[in-house]
Amino acid sequence: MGKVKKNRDGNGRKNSLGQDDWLNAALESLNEKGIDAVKVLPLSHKLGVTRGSFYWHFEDREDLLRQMLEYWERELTDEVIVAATALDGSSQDKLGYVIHNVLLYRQSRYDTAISAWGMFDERAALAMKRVLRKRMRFVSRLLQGTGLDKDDAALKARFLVGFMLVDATMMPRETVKQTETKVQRCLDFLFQQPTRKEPLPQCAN
Amino acid sequence: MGKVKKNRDGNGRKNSLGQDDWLNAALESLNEKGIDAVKVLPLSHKLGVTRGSFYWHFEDREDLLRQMLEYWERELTDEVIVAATALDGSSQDKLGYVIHNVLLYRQSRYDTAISAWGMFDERAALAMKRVLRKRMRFVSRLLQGTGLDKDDAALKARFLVGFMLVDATMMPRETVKQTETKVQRCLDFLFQQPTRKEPLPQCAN
DNA sequence: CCTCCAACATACATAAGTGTATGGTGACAA
DNA sequence: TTGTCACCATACACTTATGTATGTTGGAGG
Repeated sequence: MGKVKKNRDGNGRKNSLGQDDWLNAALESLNEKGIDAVKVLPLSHKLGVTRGSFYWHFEDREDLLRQMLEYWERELTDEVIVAATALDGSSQDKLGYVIHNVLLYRQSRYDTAISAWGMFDERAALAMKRVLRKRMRFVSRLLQGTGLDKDDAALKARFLVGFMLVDATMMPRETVKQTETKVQRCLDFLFQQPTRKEPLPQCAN
Repeated sequence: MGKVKKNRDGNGRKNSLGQDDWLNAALESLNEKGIDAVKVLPLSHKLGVTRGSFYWHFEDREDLLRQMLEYWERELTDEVIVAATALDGSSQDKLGYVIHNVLLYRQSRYDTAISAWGMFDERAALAMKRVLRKRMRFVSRLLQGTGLDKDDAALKARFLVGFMLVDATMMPRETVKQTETKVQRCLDFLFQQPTRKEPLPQCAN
């Protein structure tokens, strides 16, 4: 909404914008009004600067759209996977780390908007397809690492990936404690441990 | 794609366009490139006329968008319901008529695009919600008319409405014969009759 | 045959967005 | 202190869109 936190990568003028600030603002705008509302002029207004700043950081609007998809894929999928992989712990620990992070930090909050973007844009559709494949492969392998056979792991991975895709956008905001509970319930379900008595939080319909 | 079939409601110059021609072209454009690609100038090019024609039939672009939703709701949901209701026959006959028409004439072909439109437009979202409620109520009542209890009818109505929503947009093109077979399979499933041996046509994935 | 008018064309004004060229400025390094 | 350069503003040219006002035409009806 308001002005963004202005930071700097290393040297240079303080209180200035970087590429990431533009990309974050663009993704927020994508979430609010769809990809066709991601224009240079409105974005610059949102960031409190003129278009001159934009064309310093990006070639053109197409460059922005490309980098939005790359940024989304890199920061919200690849980074999570490499961080979880680097973790020293069991497959179950790694899986818990992933679920915890994705739910708590809402790392799937742009997924449905990008999916909608992909309905009429081939690049977005391909990025979405590739990201889903990455997530599926990773989760499925972790589940296999806990002893599940290939088919069972694939099925539960599909459930988990699908569940977390819609979670951040469709579900109402929760407290951190509610999220923690949900994480535990996900793990319980995946590993067939007894479920809690309270029902899962319902979607506000 | 090409020029549209130009017709006339009653009196006047032949080979001229009516509101429906504009609305159909707009819905086609919506299906191909999304709602933000439904602009007056491209549409007039598509129809082979100038914008002067558009502003004869519509107040402005907002008027077009409103009428697109009204036209879609009226022609592709209300009309089917009143036609099936007027049919003299059993509830099962009426249901068969509905399924046959929707599948054969692809009367759900704009549904997903309008649903995507509704992601960032309140009016489209409300129209979609209202249409789905109409379809659910109608199908559910027909199913209750065949002897199913309320809960079972509601569940199977939900299945049927959901199935036919994605059918025209997600499934590959079929021959008329394939569609007829699918209609019969739908009816078989709903009324617990024995299913055929051949599997249902798979989604081209 | 002539007239009316729905349907369309044409012309103009305006707004919003894109891309480029160029000038300004503040923080940091030398 | 003085450049330097990343970052941003400003100005211009261009494109595409909307909306309005007004001119043009072909066909049905008197």
